[in-house]
Amino acid sequence: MARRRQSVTIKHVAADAGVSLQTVSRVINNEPNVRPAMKERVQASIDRLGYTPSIAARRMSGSRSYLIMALNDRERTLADWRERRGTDWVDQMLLGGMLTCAEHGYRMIVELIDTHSDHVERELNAALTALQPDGVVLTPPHSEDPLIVDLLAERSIPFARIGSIAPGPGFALTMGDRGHAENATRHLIELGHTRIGMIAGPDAYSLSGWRVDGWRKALKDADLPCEGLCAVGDFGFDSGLDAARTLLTQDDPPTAIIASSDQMALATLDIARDLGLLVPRDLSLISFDNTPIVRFTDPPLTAVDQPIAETISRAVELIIRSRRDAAPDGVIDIEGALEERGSTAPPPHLRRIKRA
Amino acid sequence: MARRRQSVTIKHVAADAGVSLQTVSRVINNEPNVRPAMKERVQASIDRLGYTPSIAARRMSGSRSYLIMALNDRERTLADWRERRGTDWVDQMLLGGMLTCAEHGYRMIVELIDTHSDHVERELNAALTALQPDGVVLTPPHSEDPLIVDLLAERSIPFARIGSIAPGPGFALTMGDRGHAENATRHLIELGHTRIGMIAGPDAYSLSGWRVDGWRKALKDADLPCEGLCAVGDFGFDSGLDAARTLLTQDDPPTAIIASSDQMALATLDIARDLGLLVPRDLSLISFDNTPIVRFTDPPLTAVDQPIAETISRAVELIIRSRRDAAPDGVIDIEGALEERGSTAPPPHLRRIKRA
DNA sequence: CAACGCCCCGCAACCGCTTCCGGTTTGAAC
DNA sequence: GTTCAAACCGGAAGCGGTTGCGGGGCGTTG
Repeated sequence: MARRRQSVTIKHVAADAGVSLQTVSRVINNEPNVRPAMKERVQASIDRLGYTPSIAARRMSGSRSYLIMALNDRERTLADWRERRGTDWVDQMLLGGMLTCAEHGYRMIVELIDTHSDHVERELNAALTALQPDGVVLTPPHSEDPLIVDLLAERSIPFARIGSIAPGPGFALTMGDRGHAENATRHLIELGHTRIGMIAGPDAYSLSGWRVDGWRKALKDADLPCEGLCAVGDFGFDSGLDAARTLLTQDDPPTAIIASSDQMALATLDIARDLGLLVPRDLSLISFDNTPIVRFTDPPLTAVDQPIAETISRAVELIIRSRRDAAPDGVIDIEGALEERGSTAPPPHLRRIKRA
Repeated sequence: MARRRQSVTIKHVAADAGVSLQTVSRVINNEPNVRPAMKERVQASIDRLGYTPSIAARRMSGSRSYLIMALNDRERTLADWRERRGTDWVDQMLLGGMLTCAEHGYRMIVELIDTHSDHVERELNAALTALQPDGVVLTPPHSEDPLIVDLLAERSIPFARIGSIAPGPGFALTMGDRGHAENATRHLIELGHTRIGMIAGPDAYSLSGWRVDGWRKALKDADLPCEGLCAVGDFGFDSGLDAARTLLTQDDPPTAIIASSDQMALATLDIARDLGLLVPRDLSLISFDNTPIVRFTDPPLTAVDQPIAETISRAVELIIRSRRDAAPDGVIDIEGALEERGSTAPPPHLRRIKRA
């Protein structure tokens, strides 16, 4: 068993099965033109020896690297680390990506790039030539960065744009932002709310706009006002504090708020507490993301579940299949759902009526 | 610019600089025996052409793959995905690992293995030969699995065992569990608590035992009882419910509890609420992990911060340096700190006295 | 029965880089 | 001005696979 030390290569398998290397290669790649009997014999050798092809070697000779790259911003990641912040997206992203990659014999690798600096191009190129990934997954806001998108297209590397519907190269996937915002708003309207606020995400993210659109549409359909009821944040906690304060300290404040991220919803919860407002008695609150945190707040937050893992999973599948199947055109929309918890209720004036 | 399509290789650099491939190789690997002038010339070509070596090719010829593998259990990961649970460890793990890998030109890759099945060995071997990583990071409970540890040692792959102090191959790193549990207990004692409970982690994890040890020692030193004050969970939320109920519904229940994980602390919070106990008025609570969640509970939890990212980062550095530097012997202990928040206060009887 | 073509299989080249080793230059000592 | 080691550079082999192509078997056709 001393030979266990050295990994078993395709040569060993070929020798063991009494065939040539190429035949083994054909078997592991499921290529045609191998007789069933032969295939079986080779497979037996592979199993017995516990052979697994080296992805480095496969990349060297062939055209595939069996690697999918997920791009992330280095600065943001560093900040998350230093401040022991949760990474919200990242873990879900990885979960879905890794699992689906694994199913197809691929690996997912997270790459950090200074996406805000002026040498994005150089860094991205470096990462691409170092790893030679078979595909790249882009999340917002990278999925809408023309520099990145164009570079990938130019090198003709399959890639997925999550949260972007702009026509162009690559697969576009979204998570039903517009519809979910509309549904959430409608839910609040049905509860009896008439002044429903919105804390939007930054303009750099298209999905921020879609969510606002959905909110506005639901209000319009019900002849409800939206003027002065939309504040903008950057998805982060601190920005949520400002936005919530702005909304709740005005004359005739909203009795319900939809926040475009869990962090901003948590901030709203804090501001409400400071103002002596009880959630959901005095203020209903719905957030976007549905990260684990919102189950343990007081009260637990009703949230729009963003199926991040599923979306990334789908993106990975599209990429992997893209060399075979035809690319689907148009935008793929993965639907989430509204998870009702304890932060939504009828507005104060209706509650009094109901009690009477 | 059409040639941008094809990645620039070492050959192009060699041609551009008018030297041989080997010299370029020496420059990018920082090897000696290259005159400064020559080195500079080659470096200039590298920069101008934007050359980055392909890690696949480097692995093929050389002995390094520039890949560090982090092992994770597939079942657990799948469950986390399905239930939209936070992955607590995983993201922090990745954060520290990726960043440190990147600093050294390495990549971190998360590998999923069925670590509980009977074909661990085969799967692990497959992953190792597919990726040929330069090192492996093991977290509990894998870091204490003799099958995994021995396999790695046999193939002489550098690896780090997080949360294991057992003598043996690989680097051992811990996060000061014993000391932290002792400190946390002492903190509660200083507040005046005399009956301090402990919700321990499962026995399969050595660190569970260390934490119990620390708790017990602090109590012994203060001549305080520990009998009947320790319940066991599995780090998960549900197990925390049972453990907390057991501790808090007995005669003469503890006025303070230390939970071995944030999830179990959250469960304790729920049970306390059910029993009509106010935290921290009637019950003080300290948790381990300090994941982002505990900042947003009501009240925010005092928690022992587990410096996971730093520990993984340190582990990666040890692995990367292990081919040069001598391996440090003994266990490396990365210290965290107790982060005081709102879940600890003097016990009820003392509060009354103080008020008088 | 010869000719043709398809299905199998194997030989050789090669991917981009490192490593081994041998050859040439440099500089200090005598 | 030699001598010799050390410093420096390049030729060639090879890592473990895949791809292009060519040749042998065998069934089909005329």
